[in-house]
Amino acid sequence: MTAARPFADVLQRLRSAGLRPTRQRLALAKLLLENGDRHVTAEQLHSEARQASIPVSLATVYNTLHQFTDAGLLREVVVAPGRSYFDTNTGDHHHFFYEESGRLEDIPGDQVVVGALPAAPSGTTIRRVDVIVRLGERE
Amino acid sequence: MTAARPFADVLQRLRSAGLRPTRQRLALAKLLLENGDRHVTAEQLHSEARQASIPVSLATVYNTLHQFTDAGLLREVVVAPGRSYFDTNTGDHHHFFYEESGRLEDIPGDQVVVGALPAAPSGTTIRRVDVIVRLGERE
DNA sequence: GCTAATTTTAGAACTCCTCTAAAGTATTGA
DNA sequence: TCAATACTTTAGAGGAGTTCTAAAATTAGC
Ligand SMILES: [Mn+2]
Ligand SMILES: [Mn+2]
Ligand SMILES: [Zn+2]
Ligand SMILES: [Zn+2]
Repeated sequence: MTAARPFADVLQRLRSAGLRPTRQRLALAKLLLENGDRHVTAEQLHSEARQASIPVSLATVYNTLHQFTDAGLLREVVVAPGRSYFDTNTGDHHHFFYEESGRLEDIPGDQVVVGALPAAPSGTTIRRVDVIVRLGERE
Repeated sequence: MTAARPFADVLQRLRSAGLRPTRQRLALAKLLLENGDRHVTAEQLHSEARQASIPVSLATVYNTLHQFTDAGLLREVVVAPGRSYFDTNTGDHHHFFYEESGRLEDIPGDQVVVGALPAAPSGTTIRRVDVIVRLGERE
């Protein structure tokens, strides 16, 4: 279940999102999408790419993360002021946030159940429900 | 149940938080705590204070909001990158976030029920569970 | 009041992120 | 195959929101 998707698939996913498969987008897509579920910041991905000798600017990392998010390949999770993660798990799930370390992690399976949801106020629809369970060190 | 708390109470609440009741803190506390449930940004509170002829710098507004939060008089809610609200409702409740307007609103009563919560990972405790229901315009 | 501790402040600085416009790359279709 | 065209990348400037600095002002305790 951790099977890496083949290269051809990443290429296909970019194409069907209407994104040209450039050197930078392909490389970033492979880092993101062929390594299981990940929660990365733009800075993290940027330095990871540089370490892998992928020449890419920070602006392109931001552009790419937003394009992938708009295309539904990623989802953005905001946990604290100035701390935005991009999540490769686009399924319906929720998060643990470790306040000390800043780490964000999926809550496995159906361990969170939102039992009742309010009706959307008139004229609106519910786009998404985010549940963040904030953790501290046990006192 | 919208009864404004008397001035003496605000003063008392600052004292018991170990905060000197300065001109600025008293005035900000009154704006925040004597007007029902509110969700304000630092900038909003700052301009509200200036309009009310309370001389106060933006740095002091930030300091005060954080001190009040640490003292348990407020709670901070982050909804989007660079968008942090301070909430005068410190009870257990959840939020609607209107993505178009940027408005944050309490979900009334018990209209959200988090039915099952996961066990905290070992070595940690759950500090808080935030549920944010993100709304868009009905298509 | 006088003194010591705390608070406020303007403005600089910082972090994260977006914009600009020029150079580079991918795609199209003759 | 190769312009012509459209899109993408980039360095660096710019911006929003927030924090820091250190000097002046206020508050508290005697
Ligand atoms: Mn975004
Ligand atoms: Mn804070
Ligand atoms: Zn996730
Ligand atoms: Zn609230």
